[in-house]
Amino acid sequence: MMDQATTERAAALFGALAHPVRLRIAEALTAHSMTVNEVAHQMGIGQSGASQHLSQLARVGILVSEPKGTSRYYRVRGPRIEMILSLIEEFCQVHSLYGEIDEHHS
Amino acid sequence: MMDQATTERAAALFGALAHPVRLRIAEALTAHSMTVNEVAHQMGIGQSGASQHLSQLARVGILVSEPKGTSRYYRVRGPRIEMILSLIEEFCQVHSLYGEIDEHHS
DNA sequence: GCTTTATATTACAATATCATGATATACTGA
DNA sequence: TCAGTATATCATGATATTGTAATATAAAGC
Repeated sequence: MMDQATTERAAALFGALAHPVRLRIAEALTAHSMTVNEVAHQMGIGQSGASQHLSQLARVGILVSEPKGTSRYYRVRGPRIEMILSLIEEFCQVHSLYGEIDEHHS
Repeated sequence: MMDQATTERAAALFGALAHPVRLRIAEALTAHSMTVNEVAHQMGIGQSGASQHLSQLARVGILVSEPKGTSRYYRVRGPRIEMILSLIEEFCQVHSLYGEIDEHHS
């Protein structure tokens, strides 16, 4: 069982991924790092929004970043986050196939 | 890469877990099923809140439920969700140990 | 120092989520 | 049918999140 601090942290982590754009960003940044502007363009959002989404993902530890010249490159922190994203993707695909049939559990 | 419907679904799934109480509920319901009132008492919240939290978790497929007499028993849907919770717990514990040191990735 | 480029921060209206109390629905047993 | 119990839904005020524009900060080259 998680202690309270870990629970709060985990909830914040889930919260950071609880937005379609941030989820797409996290997914994109597993492949390779990108600058804020690159993310903004790829996601079709403004620079400010991109910066804020990236900042939120980095604050909870999903992303890390390093400056390079006037730019800052963001990428996913490590393999655990990629595993979580894969599991969720799997889960959602199965769930969308079987929908309300409920995997014969109830 | 996830298609748009899957992305939306995954974001909703993360959103359901993005709340300390719901996270504790999900964790508790991996061990054994519970009724709404049992959850309410164990979490120290009201019946209405418990019902709504459980309903949200069930809506996105994290929980399943079955009625029994006048009660309804909720439990976690399957092993994938338990794996996700474990991974997140691990991640958060490592992250809280190393904090801003950033696992030497940047 | 000035200009350009890239990013971060601030401000704020619109929207969504949350907690809580009241009410409604549904099942059980007398 | 009536009373009691369990759950779900509705209503709503408080709080938080989102999207966007404007402004601020910081680095690089001239």
